[in-house]
Amino acid sequence: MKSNQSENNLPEPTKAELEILQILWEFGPSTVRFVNDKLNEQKEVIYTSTLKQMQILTEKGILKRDESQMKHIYIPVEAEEKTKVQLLDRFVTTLYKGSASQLMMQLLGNEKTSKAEIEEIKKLLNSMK
Amino acid sequence: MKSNQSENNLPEPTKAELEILQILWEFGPSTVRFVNDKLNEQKEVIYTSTLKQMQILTEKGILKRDESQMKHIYIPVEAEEKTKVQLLDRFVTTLYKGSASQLMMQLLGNEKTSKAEIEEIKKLLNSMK
DNA sequence: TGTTTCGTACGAAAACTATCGTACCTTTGG
DNA sequence: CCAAAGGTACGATAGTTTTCGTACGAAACA
Repeated sequence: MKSNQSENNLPEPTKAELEILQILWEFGPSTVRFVNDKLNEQKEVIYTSTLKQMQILTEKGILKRDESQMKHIYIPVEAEEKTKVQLLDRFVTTLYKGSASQLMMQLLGNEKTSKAEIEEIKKLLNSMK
Repeated sequence: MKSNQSENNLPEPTKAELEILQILWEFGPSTVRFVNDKLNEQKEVIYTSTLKQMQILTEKGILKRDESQMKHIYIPVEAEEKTKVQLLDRFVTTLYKGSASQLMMQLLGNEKTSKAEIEEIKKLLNSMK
């Protein structure tokens, strides 16, 4: 078996799992069919593959589901924010030794971060003080 | 759109690969022996496992090596900054649809980001305008 | 009612990642 | 010269993640 994180931390979702989570976050609780259709807008996936993934996510405790209907409805256990914060935290720790400001610097230096984004960030910060 | 990184993008390093990369970033070009010793300060790893990983990293084009000596010297192909920027970019794209300011908000809201860090970030931003 | 359609369950193959043992070569020192 | 120490190469195994085929039940409908 595996190191099941006892306290608060759910196991890190894998890449494929994240794709599914994002759809559920965006559109709310959904059926496998719906999620699979959305996935197929990006790339071809076979229905039962998606189904299996969502079943695994449920086993892992990342999703729960309403089985009261034939078409099960899947729901993320944790809110989008919480999960993202966890992932972000792990990311900062791993790549930046926990230094958020270091990460920031890269974000600001990154050409892909637009002027508008930078303005947005400044506003944000000023509103905080 | 399945951006297979034919141009500039190297394949995403795996977790174990990242650990090795970080040692090379920190200490500069190194032998397998050196990297393995560093790794073993954190956890037990057998020499040939590290060797294999570094060989794989080389195959993938993430590392290159100087074979002119018996003890090969491994060197990251891309600079630390560049690789991190790539990873960060991917992270922002995947989780925040490319919105750096959204990521920022979470960073600032995260209790693990200390007051000092936040001050640091503010200074940074002000010095930019 | 029977057949087609749409759903879930589940095992197993396929693909990737990580670990390790063994073979074999080179250098070093007695 | 020989053995020990320390290198690389590489195949095999283990572990995980992802994909997919098949079985089978429920609903829809001709």
